Amino acid sequence: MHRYRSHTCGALREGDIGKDVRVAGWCHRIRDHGGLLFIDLRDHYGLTQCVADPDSPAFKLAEKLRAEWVVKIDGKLRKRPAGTENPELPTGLVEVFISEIEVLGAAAELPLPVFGDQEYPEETRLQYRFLDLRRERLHANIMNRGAIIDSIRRRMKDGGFFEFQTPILTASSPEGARDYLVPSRIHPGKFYALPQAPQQFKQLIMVAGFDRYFQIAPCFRDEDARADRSPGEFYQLDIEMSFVTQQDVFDAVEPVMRGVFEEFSGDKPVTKKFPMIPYADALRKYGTDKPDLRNPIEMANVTESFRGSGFKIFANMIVGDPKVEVWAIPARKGGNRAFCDRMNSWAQGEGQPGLGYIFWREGEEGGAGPLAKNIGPERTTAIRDRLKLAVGDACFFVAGLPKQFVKFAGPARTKIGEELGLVQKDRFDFCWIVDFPMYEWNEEDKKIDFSHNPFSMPNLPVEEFLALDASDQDKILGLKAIQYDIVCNGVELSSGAIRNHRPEVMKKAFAIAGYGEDVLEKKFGGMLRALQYGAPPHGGIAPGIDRIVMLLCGEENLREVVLFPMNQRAEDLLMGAPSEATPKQLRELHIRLNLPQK
RNA sequence: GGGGGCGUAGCUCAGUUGGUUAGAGCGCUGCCCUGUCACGGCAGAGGUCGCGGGUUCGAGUCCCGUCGCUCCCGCCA
Repeated sequence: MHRYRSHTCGALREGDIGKDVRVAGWCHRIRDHGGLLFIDLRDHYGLTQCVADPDSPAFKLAEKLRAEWVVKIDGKLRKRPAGTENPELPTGLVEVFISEIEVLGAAAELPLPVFGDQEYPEETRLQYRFLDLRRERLHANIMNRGAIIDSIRRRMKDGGFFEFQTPILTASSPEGARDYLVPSRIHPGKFYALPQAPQQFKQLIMVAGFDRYFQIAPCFRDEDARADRSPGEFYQLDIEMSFVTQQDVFDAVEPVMRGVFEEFSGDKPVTKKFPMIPYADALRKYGTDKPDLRNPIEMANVTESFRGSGFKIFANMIVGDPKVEVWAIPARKGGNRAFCDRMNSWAQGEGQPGLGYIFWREGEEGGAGPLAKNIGPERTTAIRDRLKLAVGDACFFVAGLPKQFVKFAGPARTKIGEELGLVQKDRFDFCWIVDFPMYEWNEEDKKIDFSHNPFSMPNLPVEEFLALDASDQDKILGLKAIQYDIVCNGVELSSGAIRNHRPEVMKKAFAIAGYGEDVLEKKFGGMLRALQYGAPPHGGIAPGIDRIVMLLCGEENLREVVLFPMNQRAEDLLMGAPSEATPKQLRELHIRLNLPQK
């Protein structure tokens, strides 16, 4: 017999009854009845009940066992007595009658019980991650993650993509997030940077003629964390393709995303054909460039209904500035004062002066609420008809400069949808967001900036783009880039673009943002040179692996789908990272510390 | 860098307008228990109430500061 086990804890069935078996694992739960003692033995594969009575020579030792001790148990497999079967367990018809126990690894008193599904503080969980990972839900999430990544790889390879590895120690990239730096021993005073993404490498792979690239790529960014943004490091499904249009990228990526989600979503429906929503439309309808389409609310511009109306606050704003607009947020089933008032106080809690509303109820089909009285039944009814609202519904209004109030209107739409139960939770609603602006106005520095990354191709014929005059600001700020996002249930899963592969367009693009050729050469010299020796048109995308897994596991925090995550302050509490370096290490790296006073 | 929430037993949490000896469940220790699967019963140990200062006759409770965790804003092309 094998030194440790003849069967795993998930393997034994009725067909094995009568066999002498050997199982090993963790004592999940022990029930000591004095004259009879049960041990639920757990391993990666499942749970098997082992039982001992005073006739067993192992009984005395069994009484000493505690939760999470690792033991090896020998015994005979037998059928459970009639009426004591456990239908919850696949192994629930049988049990091991213990003849011998060997303790392979005792456990100290647990800071975090494995049994049960109680919640524990993040700090404890991270410090004892190995215990936390034994727990059913986290264990399942991690296995699910692996299966999802396997499926993604298979689908990418089936799509004709090939997996490449790119350097981890590379050069600092001047745009974007803060880099993690690694000091060079051989070159005093110089540093490597960890890649924020293999962006330039994957483009170089296209220039090198490889055509269809992908990688489950680690990315490193020294920025502050969020629930859906790991500090330090995360993984992307990095993709790049040559000789493609935007539509080609969509056609390659959409089936992979849909396929993976359909495979792992359980019974939840997945969008059959991802709609394409222009960036500007997304802002107008949903107040965000990452809309949750499970929420059916679409906002509408109702400025004209308030122009010259009796509601002087809005009317005066509209007269005072031609850029002022009034947006309506329809709230089906929200037609009662209690709800409207609650939303109003919520808005005040968000730092808004309030949230104007109209609601329609039996006998007041012309609209109720102070706002309705001010603008009169005619305008009220026009709004109601325009938004296809009825008795029992309400409508909220935000006014001002859209650029400023979308940051409130978007969350208000979300809040209203959730409060009224309009959001259909059990589904995955995808969309493409397209036509992102190429540039934006930087109010602080009074200049034009890239609005996304500088590698995207402007969506304009090359000659026309090259002919742009810097003074033609309106045209420049209205320019779209061939840049796109995938959004699912309000989560931005990825961002991509058709790249700018023409050196002269690249130079022009940087010139518009106020960067001379010297800057371009210094920042992206390698890239620029590569484009000068025959670069194919190419483009790609990079869906976030961790976020995909998070959605598919039904989790709201990335730490639930990462084996060994860092905490919000980018510390690994289990391994103790980051840690101080020894004087010798620092000397070798030519580094002298200059720590902050305190 | 800024804002909100939290911090009480190993763990999860309760703790009334500030008032006697700070409680419960899980876990731990000991005893009882031969069909449990959240086994049950009895007894017990375990607390600088995050830390420092203040108000008060009296502070877990109120105030100020500080530290830690978490969520958010900034940031994340």
